Amino acid sequence: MSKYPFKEIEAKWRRIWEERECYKTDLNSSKPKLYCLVMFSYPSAQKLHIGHWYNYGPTDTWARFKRMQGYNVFEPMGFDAFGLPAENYAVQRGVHPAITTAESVDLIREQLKVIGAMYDWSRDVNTSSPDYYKWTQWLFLLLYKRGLAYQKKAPVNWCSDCQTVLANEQVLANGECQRCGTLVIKRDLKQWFFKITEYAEKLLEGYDKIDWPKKSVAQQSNWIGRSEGANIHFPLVGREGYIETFTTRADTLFGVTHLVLAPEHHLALELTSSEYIGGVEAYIESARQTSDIERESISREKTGVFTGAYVRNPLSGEEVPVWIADYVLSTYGTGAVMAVPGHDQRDFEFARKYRIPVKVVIQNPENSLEADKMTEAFTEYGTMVNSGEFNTLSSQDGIFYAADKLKSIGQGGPAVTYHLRDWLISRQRYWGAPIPIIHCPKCGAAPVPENDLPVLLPKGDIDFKPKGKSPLAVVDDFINTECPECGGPAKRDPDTMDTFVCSSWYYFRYLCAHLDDKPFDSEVVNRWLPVDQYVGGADHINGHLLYSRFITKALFDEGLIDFDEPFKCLRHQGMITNLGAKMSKSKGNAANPEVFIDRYGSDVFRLYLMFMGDYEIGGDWNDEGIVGIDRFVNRIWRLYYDLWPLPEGDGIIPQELNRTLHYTIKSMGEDIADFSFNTAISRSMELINAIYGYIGETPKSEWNNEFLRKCLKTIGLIIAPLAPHLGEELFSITNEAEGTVFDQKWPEYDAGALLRDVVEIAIQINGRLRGTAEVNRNCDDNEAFDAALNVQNIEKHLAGKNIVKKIFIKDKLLNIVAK
RNA sequence: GCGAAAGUGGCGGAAAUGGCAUACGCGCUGGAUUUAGGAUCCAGUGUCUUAUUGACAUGGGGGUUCGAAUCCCCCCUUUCGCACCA
Repeated sequence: MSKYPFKEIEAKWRRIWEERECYKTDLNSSKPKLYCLVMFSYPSAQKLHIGHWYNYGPTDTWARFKRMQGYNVFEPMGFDAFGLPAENYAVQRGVHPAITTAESVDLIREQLKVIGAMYDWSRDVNTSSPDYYKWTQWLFLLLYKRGLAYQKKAPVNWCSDCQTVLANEQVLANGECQRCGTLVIKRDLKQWFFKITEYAEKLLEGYDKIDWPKKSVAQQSNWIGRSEGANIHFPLVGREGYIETFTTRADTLFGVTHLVLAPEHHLALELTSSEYIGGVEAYIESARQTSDIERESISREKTGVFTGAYVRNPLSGEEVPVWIADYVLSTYGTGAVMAVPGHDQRDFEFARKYRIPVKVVIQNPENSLEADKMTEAFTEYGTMVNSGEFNTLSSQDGIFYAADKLKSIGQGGPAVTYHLRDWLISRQRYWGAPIPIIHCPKCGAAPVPENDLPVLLPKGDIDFKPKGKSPLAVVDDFINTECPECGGPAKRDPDTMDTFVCSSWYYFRYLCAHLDDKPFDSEVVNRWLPVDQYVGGADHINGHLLYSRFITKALFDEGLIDFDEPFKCLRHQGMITNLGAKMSKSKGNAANPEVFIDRYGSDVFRLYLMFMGDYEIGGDWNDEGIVGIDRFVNRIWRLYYDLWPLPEGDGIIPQELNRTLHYTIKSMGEDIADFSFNTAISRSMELINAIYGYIGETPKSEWNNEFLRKCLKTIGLIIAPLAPHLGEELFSITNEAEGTVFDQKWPEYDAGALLRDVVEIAIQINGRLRGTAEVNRNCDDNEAFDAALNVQNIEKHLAGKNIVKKIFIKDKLLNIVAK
């Protein structure tokens, strides 16, 4: 009895793959290209966890399968080495992040190799290396040049524990910091932004060109949040100027009874009359102190203050008061809303609380509304009333006509607004790519000339711990420099870039990892991009995946590339939980891959992850099931160990086993291509079971050795993408040919072999299964009916009944309807 | 609150287009082999039943159909997004 010696065999093949450079991709090969990408790893923690394995192992299986189908597959890997996770880890250990990151990268590279994936290590990238971040800075300058990078003072998410600003995506739904759980507050800082909002429309249009999960597209397009409506100007009473509002319901304009500004609105203080100034100032200050999550909590009662100012309704001419309330967001639309309490629930609540009148201007056709008796706003469409020339129009028409009218009188007009905000990229942190901008007292912000890149992150003895401002601000050698325009003394921007900037273009760099005079070669990336298959977590939809699309579109508009979507086809791996809960180091419930790899090997671990269930759903980790995969691998191994080499000699081809063989080739190919790894493995188990069945029940002297030899050779090929080390070993046992199994062709199946001469069909009476019958393939309904009558149970069920009709599905079923 | 997806044995899960529900694996039961344990092999394993029989079973209830896990309606549960976006 021989156990599969996975330790020696797996180590042996990894060594050979490396020695023979099996996975070094020739980017100029004439074979069809296939770029298979997984989201690269953060070297923040020291160890790969099950989530990494689950992302990387099965994707590699898919890539290997594609290689066997004749594609020139490029499967790179690298390290997203800058950023908060890496820096926090360094802070925690009290060691310089450059050191901890280098250590982690080396460690993780070794662990990644254990997966046995086809990573082309000759092209890995590390975003924290100057060779890389030089080009991240170049990218910043490109956006700056195109007017897509700008600086503004803005209220930002501030974590008082991490002492840094956070992007919206780094704030959890409950208002806590993603990293440390501290409640995030608002603070005004001068920050760099990328103008992603300028690409909102193009980002929405691009979905036509890409094959992404429907859900992800929906989620991302909701995040972009296109909203059609109108901008409406309300002239100020008693002074120059107007307040601009955005609304989707211009049809309700005659129902406006007040205006509400966000506390951060630029006119908030300016237009407040002196008798109200104290209250308004206090209100604005308290709004500033309130966290976003509290402000945006829907259950919170609305508050606000009157400013003493009035504006005039551009259509009705009515004067209405201007209020300030923190339920209005400064970052959406124009930061001011026209309040229509009769037809907007939020305005209704606000009006009732502060005794502001409610007006009905949209009549409910089913149930006539009276302002005094309303208990909630009527927000549906209806017929316009009390609206001057617009009376009797439907809401839908009114929205259009009112906007049109406003445009013609120069008081606004149709407008589109997006939920998407500009991308805040400044970080008051050390471990990131320095922003290549020099601030000169005379010339203002000046870009660092491209020749001077990279702006190196100073090393040496730097206090990189977070202190509320950028650690670089106090590094004299770094911060003090000359203005590139006037030559006078100037200071560098002390902030570093959000790591999402680094990761927004890494898939370009893989293709030109060693190029030192430009970030990438247009000819090469035009040939290799977009990525054919991208696999990574669904949690990146509104972050990394959106940013990457934006950056790609900006590079396209610059004329550097001829495609404007980076990822043609996208899949998300599901999540592996433990006892139903998300695995995390802090909870201490993370299953450790190493234990299982040590005990069963890399292939078994990978197979088990794939076998657990639907790849895109994931599942709950269970230690027990893995033994089944271990048995399976050993059953394969024993088959070779016991049978090979098979003596000469052939005979009758066992039809049923031959059918199973071809069916297995067919369905495994389809399943792997479709990421249905669990069923692919099931099919391979069925084949192994069938072979054991054949050799068990056929006397050895009658074995068709030629056929068995073919079976064993085929198994080596079809198991190879799923269990690469094992596949390689089996191939080397049964084939004299040199070289790797992954340069072999995926076997063809014989469609003729799939057909049985005699098929078993289901016999139903009135839709219920009452038996089965064997008939010749392709037989007609009469023949099937005759066969059915010979089945005892059928006869019994038909006794005393008249046959009304027969439904016959060829080679599948006969349903006899009888009364 | 809004939106989306999903509910199948003791467990993980299979079942293009509606057409033999529970493939494959775990676990469990029995047997073979073994000094024993382990490993391996064989058989069985949805529920009830009068047990080689028959009935009932895909979250619950209705419906369409010769036929429904699959399609339609209502309800329940779970998960995931979004959440004062004007």
